[in-house]
Amino acid sequence: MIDLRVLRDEPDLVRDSLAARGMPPALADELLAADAARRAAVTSADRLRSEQKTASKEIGAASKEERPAMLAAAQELAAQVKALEEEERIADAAVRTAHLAVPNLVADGVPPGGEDDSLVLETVGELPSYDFEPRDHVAIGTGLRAIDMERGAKVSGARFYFLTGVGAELEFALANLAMAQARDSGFTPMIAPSLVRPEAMEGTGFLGAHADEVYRLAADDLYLVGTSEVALAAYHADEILDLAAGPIRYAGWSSCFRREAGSYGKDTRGLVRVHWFDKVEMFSFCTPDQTAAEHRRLLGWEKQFLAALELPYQVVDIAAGDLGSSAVRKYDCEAWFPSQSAYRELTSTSNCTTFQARRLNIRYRDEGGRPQVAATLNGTLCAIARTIACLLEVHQQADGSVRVPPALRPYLGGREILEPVG
RNA sequence: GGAGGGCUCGCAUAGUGGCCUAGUGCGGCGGUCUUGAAAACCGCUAUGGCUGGUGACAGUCAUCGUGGGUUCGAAUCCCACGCCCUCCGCCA
Repeated sequence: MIDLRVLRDEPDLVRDSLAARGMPPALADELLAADAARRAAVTSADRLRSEQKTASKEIGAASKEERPAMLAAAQELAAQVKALEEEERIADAAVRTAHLAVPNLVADGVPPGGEDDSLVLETVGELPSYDFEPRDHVAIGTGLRAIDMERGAKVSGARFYFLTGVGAELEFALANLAMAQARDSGFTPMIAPSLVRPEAMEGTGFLGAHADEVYRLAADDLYLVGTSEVALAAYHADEILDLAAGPIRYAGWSSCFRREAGSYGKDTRGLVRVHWFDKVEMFSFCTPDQTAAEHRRLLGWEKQFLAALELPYQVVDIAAGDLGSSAVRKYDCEAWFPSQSAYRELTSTSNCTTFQARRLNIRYRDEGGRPQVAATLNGTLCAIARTIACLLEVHQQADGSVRVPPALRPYLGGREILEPVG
């Protein structure tokens, strides 16, 4: 949720931001009107409630003879209060609806427009060249007996897989490498729940425009998270954090579930787009003035991890129209997939400023000791399935074996090469 | 799944319809005293909304797990839900 004070003081900021995302600026005016209506409703209800309190107290102090007449008047007052409170409720609900419809304010410098307007900031690493026809990760992984897509489909359906043998080992190796890097960078390692209550899902903004991406367990009113960002953000809900010593950083491992509604026919093969995968996610709580610097740090840690895996990639400044509703800015790291001759998203880091924290009621104390809304940021350290896919493709060799980058070897029993099986 | 107990201010507790503007203790902050400190004593001690003010602030409303209800009036009575604890059963 955006700060309503900003909207009241500088509505053009909000209108411009909506326009940059390709959304109707009128959403700002609808919220503005709902806000004004709510404030009017609150003021009149407060005034009458105050009157009622006074009247009630007088009844308490009155003698038996005085009471009947006073009660009649008080009953009338109570009915009026009830009516005004109903108006207040309706006005509250209207603000809430309008509030949820307005995404976070796009940061200065974010390219306006849609997907095609995203800007490549830099390209890192040399594209590999092969003196053979590079295979895709499904072919390589099948040869290594590392990936079993067929049985994944048999057991769970399309977009499911088994990691077997060295594939399963790769999952743990990547998770351990990611967690080790995160720990060395000052993150607290976390294992986070994959099932969360509606407030957590809503608070992080995942029940908005993309609600149909989310698995819901109706019998229990719980949601399967699409990223541990949800649980990590909600971890400190309703708390006042001590941010005096700098940002609080967590690296969370969890399974992630995505319905991939509307992506029929897209990336149907392999591990690139699946309904379930495991992920190590970075998450930061900090003060709002620190977010731009923290965002660059998160990007830096993502780049460090990709460098350790020796994967060529490009960094993309995502255009306004392609940002999630919570983000003011998003950088994606897209790694090279030789089988597709294309860069594909491997990691993504978003600066959500106070948008999620306001909703989740996460605050800190400023120098004056006053509570202020905190800021949140998140970034992928390793989306494991897709990273395995990329790793196998980039480091494949002519005989179907795969070279293990040195950083990963300690986590794979020292192996330098993964060999095809029989 | 079954049975019971609980949820009150940072922590601990009191509070079974109006004197609750939620008391007391602890902790914390400030002060008096003291060469300094401790002790003692005095004062303060939450969060959010709204209104007013340039402002430190003032007024007002809300908040006793959450949401409804009864009542002129609810921490207190009723209903539903959430969470925690204990025991039984089942279980990785």
